[in-house]
Amino acid sequence: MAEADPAIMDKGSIAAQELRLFIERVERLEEEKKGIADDVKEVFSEMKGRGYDAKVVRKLIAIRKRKAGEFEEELAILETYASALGMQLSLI
Amino acid sequence: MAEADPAIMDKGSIAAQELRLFIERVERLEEEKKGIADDVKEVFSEMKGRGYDAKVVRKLIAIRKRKAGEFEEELAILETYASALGMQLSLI
Amino acid sequence: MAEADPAIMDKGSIAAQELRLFIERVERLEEEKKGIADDVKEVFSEMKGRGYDAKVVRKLIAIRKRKAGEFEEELAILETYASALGMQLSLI
Amino acid sequence: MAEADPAIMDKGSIAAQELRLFIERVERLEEEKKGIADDVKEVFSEMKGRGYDAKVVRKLIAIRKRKAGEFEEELAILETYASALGMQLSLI
DNA sequence: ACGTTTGCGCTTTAGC
DNA sequence: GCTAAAGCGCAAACGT
Repeated sequence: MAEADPAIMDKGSIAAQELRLFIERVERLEEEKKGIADDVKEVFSEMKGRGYDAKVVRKLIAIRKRKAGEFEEELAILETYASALGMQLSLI
Repeated sequence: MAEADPAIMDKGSIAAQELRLFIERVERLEEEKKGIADDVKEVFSEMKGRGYDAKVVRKLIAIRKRKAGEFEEELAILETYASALGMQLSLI
Repeated sequence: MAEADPAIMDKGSIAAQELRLFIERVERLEEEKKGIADDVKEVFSEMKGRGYDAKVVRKLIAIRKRKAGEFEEELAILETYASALGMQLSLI
Repeated sequence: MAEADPAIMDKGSIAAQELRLFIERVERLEEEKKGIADDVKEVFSEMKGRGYDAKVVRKLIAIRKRKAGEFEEELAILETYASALGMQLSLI
């Protein structure tokens, strides 16, 4: 894995080195991303330990993430379909 | 792949043959399962072509799958959490 | 579950009927899929009864599956490289 | 974003505050994750600007990832076999 | 710009 | 009940 002095490398090796650096940057970033994903899991574990319903909280976060009104719109469509099928969703 | 007459096989070969049959049964079943999953995708494509909102229909099927009242219960919890946060879900 | 005569339904009901049929097709397929999954479990139960270690056999099946996929994956990589070089892989 | 003094909140509001903090922690982490994903995109843009074929490089990275995972997978298989034989792999 | 296709993350399910 | 794996849905990315 030790690299020779770039000054004495031919053009192909320099390109190879450049490519390797790009790849390593990407791989490093992907690792960081995974680490954060694990942190999220930890937070949910903690919430669960505090008695919260993780599933519901996930939904809540998803709703917050969407632009306002989109959730209500989707519920409305869902209700339309449901009533067409004679289902009663009895929304509270 | 051609097998010799089992009658002249030793005990190990018979066991190997038996194991192979078990494995092939499982693999065959897994293939069938995949085929059906593809069929489901086709049905959704067809629905989409007929103008239905596939996402909503998936949700509807998920709701039907749950035992009665579970959906409403989840919505209730969701509302509880949301109102605790001062969010208005305004369920039409 | 008894349905009214579609002939006397209005347009909305006809659409509802169509939606219902789509949904039932999906639900039927999902049931089949579940049935096959149960068959797989039965096979493993039978194997256990015959003295096999289910975990090991699962590993074996997973290995066979991966090996099977590796060839086409190699082809995909080859194609990617080739197209990057502007080659036509008609020789495959 | 300014919060009232928790000390003068009733019990329900205190729980709401706790929930809010959990949610904000998750949302903060998700933002970080998104930021890193954007960084990855930037790296690929830069690579493209340097004349690299992004698709090929993605394949290379995927291959490296798989290769890295294969060793530990082999270990897992070895462990499975060993435990099936009642061996202790303390020698690993 | 749009539609198709692949890869990634989440949800759910199965095994222990 | 928890952990691990598979199936699924979503979203970004590529080609048209």
